[in-house]
Amino acid sequence: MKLINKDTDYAVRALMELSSGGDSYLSVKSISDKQNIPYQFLRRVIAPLIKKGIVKSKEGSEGGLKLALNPAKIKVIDLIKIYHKEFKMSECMFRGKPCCNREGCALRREVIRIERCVTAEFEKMTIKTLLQK
Amino acid sequence: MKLINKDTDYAVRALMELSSGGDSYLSVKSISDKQNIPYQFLRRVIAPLIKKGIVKSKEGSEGGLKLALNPAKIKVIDLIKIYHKEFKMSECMFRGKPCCNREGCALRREVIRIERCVTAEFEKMTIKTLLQK
DNA sequence: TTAACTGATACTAAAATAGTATCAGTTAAG
DNA sequence: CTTAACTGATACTATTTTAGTATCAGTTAA
Ligand code: FES
Ligand code: FES
Repeated sequence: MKLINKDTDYAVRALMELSSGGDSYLSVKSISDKQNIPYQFLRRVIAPLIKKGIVKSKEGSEGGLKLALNPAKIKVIDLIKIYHKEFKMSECMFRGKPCCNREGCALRREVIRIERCVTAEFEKMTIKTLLQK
Repeated sequence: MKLINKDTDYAVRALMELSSGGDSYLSVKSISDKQNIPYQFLRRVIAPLIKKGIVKSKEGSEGGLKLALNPAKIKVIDLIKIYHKEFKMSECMFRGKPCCNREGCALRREVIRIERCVTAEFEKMTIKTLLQK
């Protein structure tokens, strides 16, 4: 019943690191060293953040990354959505097909309710709120 | 971010079926037919329920299953724990080893908080409450 | 005796997860 | 104008989890 996978974990940690980096560019290498994250893995994790406009990158020597958004604008829910293809808990998908029991499934109704609560929590959670604690 | 896997799904549906079966024994075959659950899969799912004393079985012809407990005593949280080896969301285990970042991880603290809430919900949820809705 | 059952495993296939490797292009500095 | 330090983009592998199947043995009622 894992809510967070390594991709999300590493992304959050990298973004927290970038938040403390001010306006200068930090290389992926330096982040991976500081946070003990496998370098190639971290590069792959960061790629979608650049595409989505959460992180800005500068190529070449002396290049690197910096935040494109204020840490208060970077929601954990958005990160989770990036790294879990099937995000919703209540879709009840198995092998790409929806569970045959969906209409009228009592368990599903309850899972939907719980999901709304969990989603709301991750919606409130940002890189900024994580840094504050 | 799936909370419920097929094992738990099938177990809940089978237990709901058994609840409506009164005091007579229902065969796994009849449950699998009614609920559209693969027969062999269902047998494997039910095995631990028998061992844990949630379901009573009778061998031989005319044998089958019936509930060993009142539906109000069968908590969904217990079922989830049976079928997810690593139940806790916040343990942050990867490949059997705990995440190296656990002490002081801001994200983990928050996941622990959310987990408590989700667990409490599944604690309240029983076969009886599911049947009522 | 036999058909309808459960008990217990062992097996397979597909997907998700975690991690690695490689080749290409860009840029700043010497 | 070359080279070292970077990012961009994929393609690959290994492990674990999830879903589902197959099989053999034992039990019981008719
Ligand atoms: S809809 Fe799939 S378990 Fe209920
Ligand atoms: S402890 Fe593993 S992500 Fe925080």
